[in-house]
Amino acid sequence: MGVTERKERHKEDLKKDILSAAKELFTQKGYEATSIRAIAEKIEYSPATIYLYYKDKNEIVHALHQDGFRLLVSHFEVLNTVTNPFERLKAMGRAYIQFAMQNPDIYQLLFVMKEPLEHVANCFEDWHEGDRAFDILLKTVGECQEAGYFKDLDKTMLSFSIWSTMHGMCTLRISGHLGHVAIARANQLDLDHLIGAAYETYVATLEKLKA
Amino acid sequence: MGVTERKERHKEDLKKDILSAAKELFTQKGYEATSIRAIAEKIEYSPATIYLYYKDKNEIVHALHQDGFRLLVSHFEVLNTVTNPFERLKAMGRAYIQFAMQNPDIYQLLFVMKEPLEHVANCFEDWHEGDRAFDILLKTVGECQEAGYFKDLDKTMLSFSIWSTMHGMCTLRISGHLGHVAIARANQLDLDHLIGAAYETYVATLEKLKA
DNA sequence: TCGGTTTACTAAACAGTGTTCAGTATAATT
DNA sequence: AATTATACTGAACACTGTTTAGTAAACCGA
Repeated sequence: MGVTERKERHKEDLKKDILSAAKELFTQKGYEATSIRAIAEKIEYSPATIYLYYKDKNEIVHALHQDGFRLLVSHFEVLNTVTNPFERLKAMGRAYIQFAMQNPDIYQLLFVMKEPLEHVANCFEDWHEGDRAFDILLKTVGECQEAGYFKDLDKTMLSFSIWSTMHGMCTLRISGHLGHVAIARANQLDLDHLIGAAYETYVATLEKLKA
Repeated sequence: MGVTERKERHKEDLKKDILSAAKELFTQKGYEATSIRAIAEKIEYSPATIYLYYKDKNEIVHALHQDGFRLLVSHFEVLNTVTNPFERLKAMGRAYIQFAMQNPDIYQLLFVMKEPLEHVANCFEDWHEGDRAFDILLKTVGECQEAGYFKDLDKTMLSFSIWSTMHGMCTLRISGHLGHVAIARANQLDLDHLIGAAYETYVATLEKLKA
């Protein structure tokens, strides 16, 4: 009796449909502006149906959260081909910024919003992907130290510092705060180029930390 | 006729009362959780009355926005007594972090939320205080360069980079994302101390950039 | 094939949000 | 005293996330 199987498959499809509809609306209109009713209308079901597949709105954003991390980590993993650790570190920074610029709403989902994080806190498990991403950074910084960079600096603290710089650039750009200060200051209308220039300046400071 | 004057004064008082009620609720519960109805109840007026004094909720957060910036700039201005520019830069960083840790909701109001920024965009004017804060950083970085630091680096780009690092640390701390990664990694339960340690590591990298 | 049970879904409601508007007392002016 | 302006509000509108009671349809043992 393949009937129950087919139904099971249909249910999983619907669960995925909800997610992709949510993702589309979310990246279009942002989290706050995406309502359960709008998601329901997109998949042509009643709003109440969504609650048969997801506990609440947070569980939906949490599911997207995991997808987003997998995407980010996949951006990092291609860089394993770069053998020089400092070159790899530089490439990781660029990949991070590129990811944030190309998926600003997903970026905010991963690193700005508190809601999916609170959901994780209740689960105890999860957030593994996020840890993996930080581990990759940590490992790369360690390899840089073996290559003579960042002497006498704590690996973990420096990794936090580097992550903070990347995160700060991305969020200031996405939130629009960079634009307000930049327009008057830099003769740079394209903010993405401005970010790139600021990043290169930061890389230049790191480059000078070779023993 | 002092009657109209007294009434005018009363109106301005009420406008300030709305603001302080909003500020209190906002710093207690955060932006989203603070409703116009709650503000109205606190000042013992009808919700509709608030709209006689402020166009909408954004105008209220914008008013708090200005207050917040004045507070931050005042934290910076005491540091004018520090003559050594690099010492002053270091103190500014500490003051920035301290401000963010002590007033996390105001910090988010100033540098994370989009809403007050959009209100500024329509005003064309304003955001002066924010510019002033960045100018102070810019000036200090310039003086550091005159003292032999940060040779061959663009002053504006380096200032963006430094601001990003500070902002990144503060937002990762406030949003709770730092905590998730830190708990497993660093044997540091007190996240504010962790931020301090990460900041000192960052300062150490800057310190090495002296010609 | 009938009758009972399970499944998948939904309409309607609840409590909350920001915001608007017609209406009402009170105060000021003519 | 009549009129106008001021300050304020109750009630509504259109939303939001979420819950619950109820309904068709499919399934299944007799």
